[in-house]
Amino acid sequence: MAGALKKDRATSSANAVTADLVAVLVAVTEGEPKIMTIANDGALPSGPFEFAHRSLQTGLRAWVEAQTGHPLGYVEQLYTFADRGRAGGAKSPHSISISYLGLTREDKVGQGFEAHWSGWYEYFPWEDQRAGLPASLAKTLTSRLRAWAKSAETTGLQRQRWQRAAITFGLDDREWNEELVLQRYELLYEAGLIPEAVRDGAAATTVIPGKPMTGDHRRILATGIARLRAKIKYRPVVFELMPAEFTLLQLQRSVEALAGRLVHKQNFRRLIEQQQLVEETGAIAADTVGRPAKLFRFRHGVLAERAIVGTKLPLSRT
Amino acid sequence: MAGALKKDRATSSANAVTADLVAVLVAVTEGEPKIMTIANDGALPSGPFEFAHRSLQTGLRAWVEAQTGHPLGYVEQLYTFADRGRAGGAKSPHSISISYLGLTREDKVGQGFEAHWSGWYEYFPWEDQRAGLPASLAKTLTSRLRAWAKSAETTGLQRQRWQRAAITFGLDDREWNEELVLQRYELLYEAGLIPEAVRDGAAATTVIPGKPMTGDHRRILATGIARLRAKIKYRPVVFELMPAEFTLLQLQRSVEALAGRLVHKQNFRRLIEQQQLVEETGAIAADTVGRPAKLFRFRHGVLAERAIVGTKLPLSRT
DNA sequence: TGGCTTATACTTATCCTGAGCATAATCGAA
DNA sequence: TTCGATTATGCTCAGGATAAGTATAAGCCA
Repeated sequence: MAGALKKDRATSSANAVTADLVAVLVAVTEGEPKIMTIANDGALPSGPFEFAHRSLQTGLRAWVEAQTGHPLGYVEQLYTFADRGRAGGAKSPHSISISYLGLTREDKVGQGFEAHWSGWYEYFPWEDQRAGLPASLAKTLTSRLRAWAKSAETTGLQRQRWQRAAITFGLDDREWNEELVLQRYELLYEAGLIPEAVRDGAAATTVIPGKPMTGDHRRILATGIARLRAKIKYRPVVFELMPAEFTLLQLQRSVEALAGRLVHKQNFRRLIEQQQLVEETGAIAADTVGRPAKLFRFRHGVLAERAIVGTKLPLSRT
Repeated sequence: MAGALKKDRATSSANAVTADLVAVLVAVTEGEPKIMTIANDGALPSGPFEFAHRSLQTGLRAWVEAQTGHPLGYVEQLYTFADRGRAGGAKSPHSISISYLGLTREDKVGQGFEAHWSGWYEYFPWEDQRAGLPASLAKTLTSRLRAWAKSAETTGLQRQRWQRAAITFGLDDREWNEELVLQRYELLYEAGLIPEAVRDGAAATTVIPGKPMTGDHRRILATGIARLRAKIKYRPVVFELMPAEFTLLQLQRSVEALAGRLVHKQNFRRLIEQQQLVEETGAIAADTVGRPAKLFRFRHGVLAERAIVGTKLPLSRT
């Protein structure tokens, strides 16, 4: 297996790195998305990938189970990135973080552990657009973004910056796009408007609301939220976050919680029903306000029956 | 940063691993998708992540540029997985592979290197459905899959296997889904129908057509193809593979080459034009058969103007 | 000139989506 | 008992997007 691209592996041990497994573990409780945090809510759970682990996912599952007392259900890989050795100098070994998105239910997690569930909008207040943004936050955000754009060297750059801010944050009559979680975080980081940026050397300014995290953890969380918001649109993953039986309104509230936006009730039901994602249990929800709702359960069959598609190509029949 | 999840890092050096960067480098030439290969077309280009690299992407770009003599354009991360130490025993250090998808043009790559461009359908003959499958291949595939299903212990398992095969391969009047590249590869691997499976210990049988690769490289390639096939539907990435000017038919042929399916010509143009992805150059294609076509170029502006969305939620206005 | 090939314009039926109206079922207070 | 508040659920309707095709234009070559 020679080849110009294949460096001599004799040097490999000198290039050894350590690999960390980081988890964005999500649950939705009473219409609020939660994430598992440790270290006084300032970090995502993470542990080293060890020899004993047969695979990366095995490693992740191993310590999450040890942590929560319950087996991990749905898991998917998010992203891998290398720390820019901010701790030590060139001598310190590189560290690689491999992040995962996991979906569970809060009540499935045992007590007596050091981890907590935190609301994810505590870390990203601007991402919750269900009731619109609080006027104060909207005002600060806009003015800070405008100031950042203005502070560019040339008018060309100023326009570019403002256009980028307007697109990602839905300003100037643009649509809000809930999937741009990571782009928004990275813009705020570049603009020096969040604590992590200041920590990493940006000019100190008054930062924007939203709890910071250690290292790149908030960036990883943003990646996880973005992935989840995109995925609920074309895969039936919300059901991983629902109890066995639920009303359509509860389902809707969960989707809204994740997306950070409100959906049209009647059309939402039509969508769910026409895709035959759920079936009635026959039971009726108790202790509710208003007309009692039917209870539904997820039709696990759909996973086997079809490979859910979303074609956007004008395919030809012949 | 204590926490039940955070193992003691004093042991980290004992858990050191090496990280490989693997590239699925794609080009489309004359309506055929190509990938860059080394080692007599049996491997994807790959190189170790080194201390000198500031980031993973930097590392990847570094050696790809060294290889092709041209800067790498569009790059995105694919997936990270850990080798199950198949080479040595428990003593051998874990190796992690971080794979990337890169898009270029064949003519941008310099000569005099050890790498080649190979047609990607040499590795996945069954993925090219543009002209339908060759009858012989279709027949072998179906009969082998049926045999595999039949060989299960119980009738329940047999039915399950056949259902899975039918869904992924579009049998029994099901639709062919071009995005299931990885699922198809993994099914064939499990069924022991490809050389890599036999190499890894499956019972020796006559394998199905399609060139094998070292290690997990064919699996990585499948991941890259799947990702690209999905992405061309909602992001304007095809244009990374096109020359500066092209006719709509050339664009269509490229899309078809990637998707492995034919598209409806008139509707394809309408789709492209209504999204305003291209603009006329004013010039006309030369030396063609039939009526000469207008030349178009990609409107780079769209990247800045909008964040292309694909909502599937019935959002509410209020 | 007629036949072959590709380009491009237009049509038609159908399905999907956004938006809203209308009615049903329950509870609690007047 | 009735009214109001609240949620559930059924249904309509217009507009836009899509699939599939027909028709015409514009080149080349025998």
